[in-house]
Amino acid sequence: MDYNQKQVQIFEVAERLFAENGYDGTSIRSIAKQADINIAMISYYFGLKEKLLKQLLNFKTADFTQELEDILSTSQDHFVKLEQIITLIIRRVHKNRRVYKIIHFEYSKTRQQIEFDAYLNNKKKNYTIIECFIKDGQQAGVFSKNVTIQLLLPTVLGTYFNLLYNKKSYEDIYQLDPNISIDDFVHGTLTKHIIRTIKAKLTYED
Amino acid sequence: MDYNQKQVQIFEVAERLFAENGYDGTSIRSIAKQADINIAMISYYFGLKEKLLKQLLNFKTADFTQELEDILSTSQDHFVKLEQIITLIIRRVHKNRRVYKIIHFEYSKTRQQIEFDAYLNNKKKNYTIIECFIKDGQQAGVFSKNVTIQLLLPTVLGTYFNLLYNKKSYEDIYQLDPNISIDDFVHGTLTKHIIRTIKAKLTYED
DNA sequence: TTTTGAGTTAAACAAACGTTTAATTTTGTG
DNA sequence: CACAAAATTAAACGTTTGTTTAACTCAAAA
Repeated sequence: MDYNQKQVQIFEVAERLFAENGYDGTSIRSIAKQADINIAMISYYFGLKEKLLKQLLNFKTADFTQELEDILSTSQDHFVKLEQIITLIIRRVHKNRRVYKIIHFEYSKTRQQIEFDAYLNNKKKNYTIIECFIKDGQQAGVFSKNVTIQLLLPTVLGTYFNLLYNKKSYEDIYQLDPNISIDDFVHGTLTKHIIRTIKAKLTYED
Repeated sequence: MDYNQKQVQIFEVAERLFAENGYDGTSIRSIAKQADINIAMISYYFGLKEKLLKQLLNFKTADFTQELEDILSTSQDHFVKLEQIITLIIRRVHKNRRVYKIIHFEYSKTRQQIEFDAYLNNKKKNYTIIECFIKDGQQAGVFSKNVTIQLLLPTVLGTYFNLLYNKKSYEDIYQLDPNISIDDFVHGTLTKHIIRTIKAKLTYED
């Protein structure tokens, strides 16, 4: 699907506002105003509001299966690959954090208005690849077998998103250095913490 | 603050609907309808919609500092205490998961409408207590010192909430047994996973 | 019995919402 | 240039929103 400059402009503003104020908390009018276009243009291009969101999500969540397979196809050992995979995952969710925030909140609603099929299919594919990698490491004897594999990714992603969603309060509670940018913190301290946590978990024997 | 039966009834319905559809996605009318009262009664009791939410949060997030200190005051070793603390935290967030979902969503908005002072103060107090406990364990030589303490709670809470918010997709991807109730899964498999993860992390040395 | 005040109601309010209309301007093509 | 299609606009549409009004009920107190 190709989008013209104006449509991309609408996507950018919509992404920011949906992430900042929620889907229901964002009006078509406010998107139009900030994108500096007429209200009717949004309906003209995307139809219903929910179709705008659906197309936005598909536009932004491009496939990252390839990057994953690139790492796995190398001849490095399991721990190096593990580090690279975790680094890749965090880099990706951080880059697209606003889109993921929208997804988290809309997807967790009981009465869903939005279609998530394309996103879910990609997710499933990637999760299966990672599951195979862990099992391979277990059979090779480098990863502990006493692990609930299905809960490793929730730990990786959960740590990142919990920190993101509570950033302001953690900054206050722990008096994190405000001179360190969020990007540096995520790709430095946080990524290291998560890598060490998963490594520890995968080598831990009671 | 004391609330009569009708006010509590409004709280119960509001909590469910806010968690299910978001604050903006829930109308005063839908709350009134499901609580089987007249619309005007909500304004009569709580004033503005945001005041209803504020009072709901204060009503539901009672202090759990005492429970935390009860555990720490025992004479058990650090690892037993650690297990008990994590179990307590998960039990608590799971019991109040709907309230926490509302908080996560509303608190992460850039333009906040709601006051979170009471909630944040409690949080800060509890986090400080836990931080002291970990440092105590490090000085006693039982916990590794190569740990970013501030990121341990995001890992615990993040794992739980990431799983909760993506429950449906994880059920699909990993084909979790649908006969096991969410409560049993959380207090069994998930709690064990998180305890093992944090224990591993706190004893891991490169 | 009268009075008082809290509880409760249907109705109304203006504002904001998503969406559509119909007219106009711009653009590209023969 | 002429013409058709696409882009753009202001205005209006009918709903739904949060909130308020004013009238009413009813139990308890005087």
